[in-house]
Amino acid sequence: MTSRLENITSLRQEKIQRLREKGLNPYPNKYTRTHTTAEAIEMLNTQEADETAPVEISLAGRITALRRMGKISFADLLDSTGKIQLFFKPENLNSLSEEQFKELDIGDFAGARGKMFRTRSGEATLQVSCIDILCKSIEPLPEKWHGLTDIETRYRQRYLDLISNPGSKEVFIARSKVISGIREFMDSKGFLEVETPVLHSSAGGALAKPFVTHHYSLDRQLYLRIALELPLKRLIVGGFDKVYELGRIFRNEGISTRHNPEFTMLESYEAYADYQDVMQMTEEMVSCVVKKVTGSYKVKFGDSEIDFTPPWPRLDLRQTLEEKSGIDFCKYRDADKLKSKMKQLNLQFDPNSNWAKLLDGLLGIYVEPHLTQPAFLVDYPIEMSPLAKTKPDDDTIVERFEAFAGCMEIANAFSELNDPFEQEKRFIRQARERHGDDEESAGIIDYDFLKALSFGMPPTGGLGLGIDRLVMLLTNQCSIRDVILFPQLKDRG
RNA sequence: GGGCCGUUAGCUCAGUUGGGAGAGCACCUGACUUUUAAUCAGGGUGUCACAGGUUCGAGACCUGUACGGCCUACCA
Repeated sequence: MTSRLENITSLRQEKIQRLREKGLNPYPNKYTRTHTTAEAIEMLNTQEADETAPVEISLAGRITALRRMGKISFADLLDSTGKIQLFFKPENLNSLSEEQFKELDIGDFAGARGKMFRTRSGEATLQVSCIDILCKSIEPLPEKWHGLTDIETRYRQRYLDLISNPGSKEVFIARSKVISGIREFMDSKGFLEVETPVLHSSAGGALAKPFVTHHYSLDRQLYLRIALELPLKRLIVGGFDKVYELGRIFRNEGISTRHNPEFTMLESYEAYADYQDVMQMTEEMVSCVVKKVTGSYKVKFGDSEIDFTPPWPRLDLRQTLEEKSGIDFCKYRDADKLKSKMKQLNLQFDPNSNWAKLLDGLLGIYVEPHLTQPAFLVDYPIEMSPLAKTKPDDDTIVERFEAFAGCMEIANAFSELNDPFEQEKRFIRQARERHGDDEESAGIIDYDFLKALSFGMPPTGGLGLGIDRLVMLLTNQCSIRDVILFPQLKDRG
């Protein structure tokens, strides 16, 4: 017994056969179009305003609807600029076109030549004199009214999602605009865009489980980068004063609505700047990009409206945490003290956590959920920040900020540590705290980076900004998978 | 890793108390010269995720498995 799908595809294959028998190629190499659908509609508007005679144009795209009604027919043609209606009248079509129109199906790509006019109901329409099948489709498209809603299929066959859900296309257009907006901003500030290796001999610049790979001819273990940080700072050592990279980074950790194993980061480094300068640049850049992409500083996100108008409040981390939780971390300066306080408050925590992790957990519970509106959390304890420079008047606090919006961390930045001895000490302490967990401590200490620092790196302000989360905020998507074209999914059996 | 939910036609979904596998779109046939979710008439194209079990009888109840979603945990 044949399934419906087999039925449809075999019917369409028969159509292909019939076209070939008539000497028509169902998969031609090229089609010359004169206009996009959007341009054609625009042209009709001016044609009507100026009362000029319609001219022949040609369009190309995918047929998304077919309304055959006796002798005349209508179709919708979709290209990347939008949809346009086609109108077919037998007396207008030559015989070759007629043959092809007979075999035309929803889903096919077609080129249509004709003149623009407006139908009785006022829709801009191409009166077709010549139709060419440009690619015969043999599988039926998803249902036209509800679109494709099966989440798994939307991710696994993103092309179907893009064809049948216009909102999905919008998200990725917005994503592209965010990236070009950031590039424009950074370029205009005199930053140089650079590319650094994805394959690292040691996975540094962040503390995350790396993906491990192997280079055969070098017979060496390599890691996919977990941050852009260390190579970029080497470039600051090398005398580039302002550099940035928009790059993919890889973390071998859990997958969730906010985490994908590969994601895109902007990292920038500016010599002679500190974290205050970076903070100012961050709010300027983000608000500028938001305005450029959405047309406004205010965006809707879930149930709330986020206002990116600068300046954003600077919230002292210690003070904010104390306000929200009643805990002054300076009074619980080691892991045991903090654990007993958390026990007292009936908070759950991993008993193996170090002090920094516990504090990070407290921020997640008490502070982050309140940061719907853009804000900077500033001045982190040194234990949480091994690559940041301490404040001039307090060697337990570093000059670091994280930017939040929509209750998500979107940026992390600091005055970069440039003292090679201090950096080495911090690396060692970090590696020691991680001992016992081989996967994570593997390749933490980047001696080559320490070597670079020992030649001298000027005072530098660095920034890391999560592009995917920013796009989530601007497109009102609550899952990172909806802003990544091909998100990582489990294997299918 | 834990909890909850889901898997029925190409797509979107319904299926009541355990008794004939259904609807809309898509598709096929026919009618129709300004439709636009075209309409009208006819046509059902299926491994009810998989494997067991209970039962005279299972899409439905039970057990297990696979896949997926959400939450949670993990996560610089």
